[in-house]
Amino acid sequence: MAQVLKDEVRERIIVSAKQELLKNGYKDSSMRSIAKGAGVTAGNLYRYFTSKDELIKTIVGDTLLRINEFVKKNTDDGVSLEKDDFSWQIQKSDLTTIINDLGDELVKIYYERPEEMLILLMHSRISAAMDAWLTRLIYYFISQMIDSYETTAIKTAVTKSYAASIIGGIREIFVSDKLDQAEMTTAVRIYLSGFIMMIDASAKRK
Amino acid sequence: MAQVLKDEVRERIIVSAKQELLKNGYKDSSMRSIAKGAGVTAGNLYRYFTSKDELIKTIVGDTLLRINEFVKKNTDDGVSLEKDDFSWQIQKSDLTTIINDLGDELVKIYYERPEEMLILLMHSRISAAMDAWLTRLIYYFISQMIDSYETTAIKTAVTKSYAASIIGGIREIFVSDKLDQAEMTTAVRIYLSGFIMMIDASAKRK
Amino acid sequence: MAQVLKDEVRERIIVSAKQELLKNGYKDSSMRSIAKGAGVTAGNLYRYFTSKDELIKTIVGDTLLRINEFVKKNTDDGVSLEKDDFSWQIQKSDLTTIINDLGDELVKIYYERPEEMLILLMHSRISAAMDAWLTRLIYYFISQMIDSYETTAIKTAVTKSYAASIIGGIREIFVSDKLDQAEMTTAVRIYLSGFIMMIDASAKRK
Amino acid sequence: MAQVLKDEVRERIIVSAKQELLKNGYKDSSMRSIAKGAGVTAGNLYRYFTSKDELIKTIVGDTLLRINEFVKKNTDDGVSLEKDDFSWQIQKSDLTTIINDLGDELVKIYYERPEEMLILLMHSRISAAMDAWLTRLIYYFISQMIDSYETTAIKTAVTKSYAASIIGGIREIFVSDKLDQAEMTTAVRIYLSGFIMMIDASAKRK
DNA sequence: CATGAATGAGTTTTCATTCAT
DNA sequence: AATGAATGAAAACTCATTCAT
Repeated sequence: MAQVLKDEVRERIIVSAKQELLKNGYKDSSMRSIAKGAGVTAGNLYRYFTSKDELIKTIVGDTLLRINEFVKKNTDDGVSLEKDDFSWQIQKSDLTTIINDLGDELVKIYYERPEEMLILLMHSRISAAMDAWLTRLIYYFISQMIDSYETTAIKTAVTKSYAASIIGGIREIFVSDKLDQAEMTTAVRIYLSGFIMMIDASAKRK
Repeated sequence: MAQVLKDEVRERIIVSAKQELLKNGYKDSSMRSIAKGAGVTAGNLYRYFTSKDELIKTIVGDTLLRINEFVKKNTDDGVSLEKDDFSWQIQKSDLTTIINDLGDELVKIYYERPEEMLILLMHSRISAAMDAWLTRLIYYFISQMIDSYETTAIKTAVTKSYAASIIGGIREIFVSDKLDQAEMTTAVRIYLSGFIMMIDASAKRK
Repeated sequence: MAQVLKDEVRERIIVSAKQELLKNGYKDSSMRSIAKGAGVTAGNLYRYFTSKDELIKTIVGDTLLRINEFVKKNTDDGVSLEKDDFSWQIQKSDLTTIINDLGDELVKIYYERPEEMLILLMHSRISAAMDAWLTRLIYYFISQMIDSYETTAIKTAVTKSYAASIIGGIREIFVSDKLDQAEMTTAVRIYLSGFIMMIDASAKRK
Repeated sequence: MAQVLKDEVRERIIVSAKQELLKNGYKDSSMRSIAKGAGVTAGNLYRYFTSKDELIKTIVGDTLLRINEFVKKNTDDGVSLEKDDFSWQIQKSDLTTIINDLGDELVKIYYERPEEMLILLMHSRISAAMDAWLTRLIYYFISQMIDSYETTAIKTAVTKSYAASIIGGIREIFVSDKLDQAEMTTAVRIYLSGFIMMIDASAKRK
């Protein structure tokens, strides 16, 4: 029984937790119902995950790491989840490439671990750090491209706004379950290229 | 006086609930603390609102109505909150005007009822119906402009994605408390005009 | 119902808690059983005391304060529960008076609030601070009187030992429920005077 | 080998349990962590000890026996753990010798099995019977020496009080880990001789 | 002899809601 | 119209103990 069963149960718990999280979100997913969904007693669940938090982090952790690694690699270690300030300078000409690569990578990750990715994107409160980081990262990408706006406040607001948009939009694409991987890649590319144009146009305004 | 008093208390409850909701979200806002913030007992609160759900719907309802009315007016009653299918045809040439008007209107509503608007946008789970509707509405606007994509699935996905983006982005602008109304109007216009260009460009792709 | 009942219930909870604590100690006293003993639901108990800790502190708090005040008054504010180091110098000749006064006061407090006092003395873990403080205080008293021992280590050990003894012994006197207040006062005096002699004798050794 | 292995494991469990008990006390020592500390699974632990209670009694049992044997030997079998009433008469002149011998013996036992002794003294709740017995024993020693007090109640109370003091005090000496065996013997002697004087003086009062 | 998975009753605490007054 | 006491079900988590293997 020992080893095999354990892994199986662990897997069942994770599967059940994913379902719960996707359906109800963090706060409305109870350890009891997750356990029940996994055919396990609540007490036993704690043999596998020592807390609700750990369970969620386990589910989402690898995916988070993957994203972080990609970002690090593509920014010469100038940008990362662990750092608070980014030392990386991007060339205007590289933006399209990088953003497209990011899009491709995200789709790839999504296709490997769709639920994890969605949980990550939907319940961003789960790891507020990652949320802040992603926003800041995209914010960084975007702010490089914009030099003139009516006021700094406006610039900041619009830039942040685009950043939030992008995350929300990508999530939305992932949610649409009718796309195969190739289509999804295309959709994300179209979506992101739109943003590049938009930012470009915005930058040239006034 | 009885009536007057009642209305005043009702108002205080709503004010308190708004604060709580904005600060803590739905699940973490307790009826007790809402009541306390209103200088009312929890028991008494239930004389004004029969449940937590009703309270939230009350708060957000008017704003929802306002948006709906604007939309109806600007689509010759072809689009509305109540209908499931939209019978309205928009001309490509009108899109800029309409979207800009929508942006202006949203800012106006936001400035009249900032909390309600933010609650509406942030805690969309509160009334999933309204969420779906707003998405569908913008989706409708956008999908009018796009005629060719690799596949219908892609078209649907990207369009939905833009719709979600727009909501997310506008929310983000509203959240930045450093803008006065004029600046906010500008920011939203810039933001939305970016989207028009984006959609336009996307439509011409392939 | 309002005010009267509330106070009565509160009282019932405290009474029940005292019984539980005296019988089972802190760890084995459950909020459930305390509530049950008070004829109250566990949920309702939390309307009166926001946590197990607060409940215990409420029970024991006043008594703790009383002791602290007495000590402060009798040491010219040189010794107190709040301070970590004592700035107070005691005269050898005053020791008897002070220790006797302390004994009298403790008996007085015990007779006002016997359960609280016992809970304080028996379950010292409840307020480890107070435990450390009392030990330190008595330790301070005693160490003033002893100047020569084989080694410092021995001196320290024996002094601490006396301090612990005194607390344990007084507790034991309090526990014997057959004494009236006058008898108890006498018993404590006899007990404490024994210690004074003992310390004196110990100090003169070698 | 089977037997050997078993004994070794048994020993490891006991060692681990001792550590836990000394650090955390009875209630906060979990069977799981005791097992873990012994490099054993919780399940297997139950093959060696059928319950938490039995485990603790096993740990403390030998030491208890040792004390009992010493006491029996020194009281001509008049006092023992098993008896409820003591038939032994002690001569005033022998008290010093006996108490000193008791002190020496306790130190000796402590140095042979320090943890067991401390557990015995600290967590007296573990075996309330032994607690009562030790108190009664010392109580017996002491009560022999005291013939006149205000009332019998006072006499009983003070005597019990001294008994409890002695146990508490000796525990305190044992806890101070800075003493070697010789020093500890001295400390205990000083401590106990103080008590003899005290009791003597008390006896002469009034 | 040993494992470690599983249980079940326990713990403290929170909260929407009801109800007697 | 209002109070505030009370409920009951739920939450996360712990732990002694059992049992199939």
